[in-house]
Amino acid sequence: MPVTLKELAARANVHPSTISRVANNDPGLRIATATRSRIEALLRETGYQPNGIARGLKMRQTNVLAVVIPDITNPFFAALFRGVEDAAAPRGFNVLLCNTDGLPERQRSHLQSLQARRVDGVIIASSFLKDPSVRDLRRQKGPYVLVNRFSDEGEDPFVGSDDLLGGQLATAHLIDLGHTRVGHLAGKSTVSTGMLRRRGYLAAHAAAGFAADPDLIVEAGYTEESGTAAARRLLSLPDPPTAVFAVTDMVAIGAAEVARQMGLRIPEDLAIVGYNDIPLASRVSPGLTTMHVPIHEFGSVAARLLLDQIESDEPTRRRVRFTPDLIVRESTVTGTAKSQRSARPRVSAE
Amino acid sequence: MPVTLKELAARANVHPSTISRVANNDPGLRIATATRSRIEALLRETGYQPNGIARGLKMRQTNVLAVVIPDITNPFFAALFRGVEDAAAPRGFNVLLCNTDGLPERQRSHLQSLQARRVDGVIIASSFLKDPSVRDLRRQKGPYVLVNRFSDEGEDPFVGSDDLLGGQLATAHLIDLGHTRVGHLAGKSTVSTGMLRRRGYLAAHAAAGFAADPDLIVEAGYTEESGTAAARRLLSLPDPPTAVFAVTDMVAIGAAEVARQMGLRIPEDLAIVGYNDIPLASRVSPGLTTMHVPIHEFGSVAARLLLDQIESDEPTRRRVRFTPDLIVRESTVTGTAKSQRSARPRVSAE
DNA sequence: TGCCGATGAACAAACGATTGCGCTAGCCTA
DNA sequence: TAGGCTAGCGCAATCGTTTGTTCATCGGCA
Repeated sequence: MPVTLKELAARANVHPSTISRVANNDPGLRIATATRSRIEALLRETGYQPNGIARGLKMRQTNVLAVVIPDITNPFFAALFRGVEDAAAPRGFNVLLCNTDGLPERQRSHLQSLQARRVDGVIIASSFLKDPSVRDLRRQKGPYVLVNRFSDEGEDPFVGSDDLLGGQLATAHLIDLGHTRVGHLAGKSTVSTGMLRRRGYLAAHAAAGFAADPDLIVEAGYTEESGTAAARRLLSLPDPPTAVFAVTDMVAIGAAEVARQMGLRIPEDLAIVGYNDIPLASRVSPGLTTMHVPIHEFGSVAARLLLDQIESDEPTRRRVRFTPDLIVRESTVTGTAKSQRSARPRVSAE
Repeated sequence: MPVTLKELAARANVHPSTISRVANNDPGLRIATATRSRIEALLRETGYQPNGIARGLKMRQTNVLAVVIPDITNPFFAALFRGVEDAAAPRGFNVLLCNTDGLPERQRSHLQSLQARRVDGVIIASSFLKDPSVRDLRRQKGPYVLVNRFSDEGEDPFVGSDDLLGGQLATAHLIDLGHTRVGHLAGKSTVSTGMLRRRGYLAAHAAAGFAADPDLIVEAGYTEESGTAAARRLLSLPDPPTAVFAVTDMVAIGAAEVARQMGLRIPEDLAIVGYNDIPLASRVSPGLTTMHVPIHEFGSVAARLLLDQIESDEPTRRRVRFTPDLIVRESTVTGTAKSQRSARPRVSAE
């Protein structure tokens, strides 16, 4: 058992409160230099560390953040988490990680447990458009930030990308390349990213002056496996697409795998665009054309938003939306000119 | 602010302790059914959740585990973490994640902060062979488990693979293929995996009846970048190797990248073997031959070891070592026969 | 000498829960 | 009618900190 204030007090022949003030460097503290140095020596000697639990109880602050995501083995969320921790650690916060596997039930139970633990703030990257647990969060008015996906009317503090624009740019790229039958491996319509990127896909068609074939939109979810399944359906169509925009890189990679199995050449027989620009995107072969978003920053900005709320003790409604950039690789054009990524990321905040 | 026992007690006209007993379903509790149902109604109505901080203070248990790793964006550690959480969550534990980036200093400060927080147990996958912070851990005698890497004489509870054997099998595979100049992109000799896999590399040479060329061993660390740097040195040698055993898959992938850049064909000009069989290994092209280890199980077994210590309140010295299996893919042989992975993982425990 | 203002440190009340023990009625029995 | 048993709760200590307040002592000054 680590040493307590009371024990130290006994050894130094002073009251525990005195030790506490010395340890915390209480500014308005008047104390005899002899006593002070005696206590300081004792502190050093024992390596005293205040009991965080007791302190948390008294101070009503745990210095713990929580990150709720679908699955940390997805590189997107791993990078996101690093962003959070890199911003939180210097400010003295530790971070709890909760995986939901996309199950609302697990999200609910995690959030409940986090609330019981009295974590100081929660970052959620697994929210749905209509999400009861986000509503609970809103009511409890403990600090929280939504990342990547938003919920409902979008009145929550949020960090993410402009998914509508992103979907549009990705699709427009394919149309610009001459493709007239562009498929979409869509996200779930119950998730903001799925809904918006799909809407962007449609908008790009409208802008190009022709309608998208509804048969070419297949809901794929967000895992690689769901990507392969959906791609199989899409590519088995009587009149299959010559290009496809996938809602995420993982889905795109799954689709590429299926295309390969079906003997399709990429990009000659099938061009593919993903979304997020995860590290893996540049490493697969052929390199994956995708929409770049600053994943690590998603996390660090969200953490800062959260920490500012905690420190100022007033809720925020800030919404930060990054503008995604098209990165062209070999999955859409052969012998790629290097990426077209613009020099500096653009941000819009409200 | 969430509701407290005292408030509920006031509303139900009973003492807080009575509420507590009802909420906790105290077995030996004698209570009038009228009172009980009145309280239970109140509990449901308010959705009372005991304050975890206060409870933690009283019970001397936080129900929090911590995982300390170099970097969660490395797929190996992401899978490991999932193993931990999947085992911990059902038993009511949340998990803190701490990234050290391989810096002893950050590891120290993380462990210190975890100790102050009074987490119930720590899982470390970032330990060094001589590691002061592991020694601190040993002294404090709070429950902990080392994963993947062990430390010192290896007297700590541990879960990992038989790295000596793994290094030997990986290297023997290359020698069996006829390679006589086999390089090694080694881990740090300050880390158990680095030391043992290197020793296995040497043992395989000895078993084959010839000595390894010391020039062909280059220390590479554990990241992809360090892998590319080391591979560049190794492949620029006057008399470069025709095959290489890399200490991890990430390093192997870095090496493959370099080989490609240098115009070497894999496996014809350079055969490569990695270690760990991360998901990425089967997705890169050519597929990476590697030593399979049950990463997810590393995490879940470690968590179980930890939780058992916590619940039984007595330290363990158990050491679980899994036997690695060679998975042959295209990075060592062309037109690969499917993987040679044995049906069931083998384990040795002490 | 007597009073006042610093100075240095102790006191005690929280924070919110858990738990061994004690206390009060009511009923039964002798 | 007194004594005892038991059901049904309340009491209070405790976990380890933090922090506003009080208290004692001492020197200085009139």
